[in-house]
Amino acid sequence: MTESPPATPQLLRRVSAGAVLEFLRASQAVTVTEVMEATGLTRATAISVCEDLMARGWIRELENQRAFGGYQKGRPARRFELNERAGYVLGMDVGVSKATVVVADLRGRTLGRSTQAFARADIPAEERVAVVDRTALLALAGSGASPDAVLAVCAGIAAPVDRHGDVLVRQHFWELFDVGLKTALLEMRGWTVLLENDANLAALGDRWQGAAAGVDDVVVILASERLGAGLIDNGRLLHGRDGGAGELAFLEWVEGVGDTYGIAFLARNWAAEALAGTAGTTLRKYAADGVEAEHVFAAAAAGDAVARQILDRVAVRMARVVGAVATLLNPELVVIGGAVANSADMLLGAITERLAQFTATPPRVAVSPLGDSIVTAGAVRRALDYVEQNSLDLELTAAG
Amino acid sequence: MTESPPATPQLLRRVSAGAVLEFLRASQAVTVTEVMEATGLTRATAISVCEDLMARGWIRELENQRAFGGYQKGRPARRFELNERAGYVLGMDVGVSKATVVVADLRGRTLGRSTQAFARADIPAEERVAVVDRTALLALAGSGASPDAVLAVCAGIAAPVDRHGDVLVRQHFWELFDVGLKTALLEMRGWTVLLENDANLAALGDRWQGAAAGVDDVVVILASERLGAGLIDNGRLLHGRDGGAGELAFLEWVEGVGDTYGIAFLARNWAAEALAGTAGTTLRKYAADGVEAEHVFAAAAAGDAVARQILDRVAVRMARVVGAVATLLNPELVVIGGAVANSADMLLGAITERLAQFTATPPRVAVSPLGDSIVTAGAVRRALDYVEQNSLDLELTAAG
DNA sequence: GCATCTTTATATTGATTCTAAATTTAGTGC
DNA sequence: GCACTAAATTTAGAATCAATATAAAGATGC
Repeated sequence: MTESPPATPQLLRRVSAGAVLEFLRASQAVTVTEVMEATGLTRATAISVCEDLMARGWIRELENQRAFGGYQKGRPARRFELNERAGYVLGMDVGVSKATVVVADLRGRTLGRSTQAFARADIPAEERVAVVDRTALLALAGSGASPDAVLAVCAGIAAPVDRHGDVLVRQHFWELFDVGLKTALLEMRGWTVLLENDANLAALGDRWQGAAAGVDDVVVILASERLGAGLIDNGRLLHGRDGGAGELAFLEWVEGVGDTYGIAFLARNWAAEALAGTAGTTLRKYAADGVEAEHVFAAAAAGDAVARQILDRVAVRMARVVGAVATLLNPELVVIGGAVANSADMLLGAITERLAQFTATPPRVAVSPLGDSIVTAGAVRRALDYVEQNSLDLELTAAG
Repeated sequence: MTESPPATPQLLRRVSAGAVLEFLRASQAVTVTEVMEATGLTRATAISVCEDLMARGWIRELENQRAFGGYQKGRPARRFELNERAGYVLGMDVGVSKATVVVADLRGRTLGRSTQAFARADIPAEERVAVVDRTALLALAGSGASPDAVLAVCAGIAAPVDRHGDVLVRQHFWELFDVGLKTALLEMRGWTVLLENDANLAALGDRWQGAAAGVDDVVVILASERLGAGLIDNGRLLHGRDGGAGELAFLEWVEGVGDTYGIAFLARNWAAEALAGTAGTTLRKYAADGVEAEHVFAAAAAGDAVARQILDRVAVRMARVVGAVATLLNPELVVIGGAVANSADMLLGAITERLAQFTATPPRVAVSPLGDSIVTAGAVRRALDYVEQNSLDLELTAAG
């Protein structure tokens, strides 16, 4: 299937180098002996591969640091480590009203971050692209990284993106933006841009640094204003035919509502409904400016009965969604993430309790600790994945 | 992650041999020149690899058949082809009341088939295993294949099976059967047994030889008595944590019913309901012995209003299920399969029509042409996949 | 201070596998 | 029989890795 290059002897070097690099990525400073043990290569080969990788800029040699392992005898070992500044990746979260760009090194450590608002929600695609570009340059400048050293960019948007990174289901809003962003950043900066759905990135992000670390079968629900899910089975993201996998509208279709509202949205609206009535509630003091979701959470925490009732309704709704997804996909864990995640902690108990009503295979439920940086985290992870898979084909610019 | 063998020069031969074998599997008799073009190898290497494979029994050389390509000049080419009788695979469908075993050659051609009923539904696991074993030997005898030449066995059962082939969610019924079957067939016959959920196998089967041929994102619903789905995204089966992926009970949980009934079941039961009333219907003539699903289909085809109404209800229910799955997974195609598939053709139009009510991303809907051999087809496919992935590690017995 | 020990580094040799180019072989057509 | 053609075989050369032997670098002990 994959038009793999014919098995030439050079392929061996590639395989060896790939194995060594993978090991180096998972370790700190290592000796050649450790490389040998990890990869099964001979000392001679291991050294040769390390020197290759060093010449190409991916790894660097440390000054003799005997004390490292605590072992003191014998000839001191050379130590190699990943050159995490060999290049950088950008993780982007491009929303309707603003764009956030994170700069990370090859170990995924965040070096800089910048957020810029769009002037209006309906600015043309090219202007939107220009803002994103400017945000990226700002973030880079703040991290002392050269734009030339960017190896990959991943951008998350709130639209279906298929597994090749194309927006197929033509959404009016993102219609021109997707190709525009890709071509503009490639032409102007020489950057490879990977597009991906934001909920999918949330899933990658949380599996990387969040509640789902190390879990292979997990669903991450981005749950603030709208609901969207990133589905992971056996460690792989599901996309479906057009990138539409993870839509959660089925409940509403079944019930005849027709859209998918998130936790913050529901809390706010149901609070407004309650205030239209005569119920006595501490929420009334916010009525003038409009009740926000966080007010409802705060009031509930303080014991307000109406607020508690609202959160209960939200919990039931979430339990329904989680239950349906759990039945169909049988994940080990369902994570609730997004800006609302900090407050959503309060809902966990109620959701878990009710889950058994809606599925025979209830998963663990958790709230992501990543908050609203869950999407950029996933974008960084996705860009790193790309770099790691293509390291041996990428040329590093001298610039660090 | 995968503890790959260290990159020794022998690895190259493995890669080359794998590429050649893969090409041979997809072709009929081929010349070395064709192998060269397909794999990118040199003539010398291609010949060497072919002779290796021939010595190991996987391929055979044809007598000089110049006329093959219609080209007449030059030195006649040697021709090689897959030795499809180098070994055999067994595909099993083990149900509650009977077991079916199919024998296939390495091209997947069915050579023999046998079905044996279990004496009672509740016989102990070991007896059940013994019946399966006997069925397998019968099928083998009928195909002139030696039990020693069986390279892999795949058995489908109606219980969740995780991606490692284990039954984790302890179902009383299959509890002892799964390990029992594996160890018994390994010890008595030396066969490697892969266990898999029947709906998952249906998905593999239909994607191989059915309506979903070549479709990478597809859901196959086994829909006769109970509903169960095999989910495929990007050509890969989903299992979930414990093999529970593909359960369709969520609708019932939402609606508070609590189980997942298939097309035949619903048709039969709703017919019984109708007969309890006074409606005039041609179904009444079957009332004494109990109305079967096929009667309802026949009556509807003949114009009976009550029967049509029943099928309409069934269609709505199926549309709901298909719609929900389509929303969450966004497949290109949903296939309805199983014993009921022949009749289900009648429902296609009604389901498709109503689909838009239940999803914004309606997939194509089709009925599988494989009928009730959809599970064994998938089992054969799964066993072949195993053999193809492990060819170079398998020793062929001399026996053809 | 010097021999000894431990661990690492380097060099040599040999095996496997591939490519590339030259040569041989087995047919066809006149 | 002779030229032509395409395939097969042979030969030479390069890349890569394993295995072994040898050298180096430092610590330890007397």
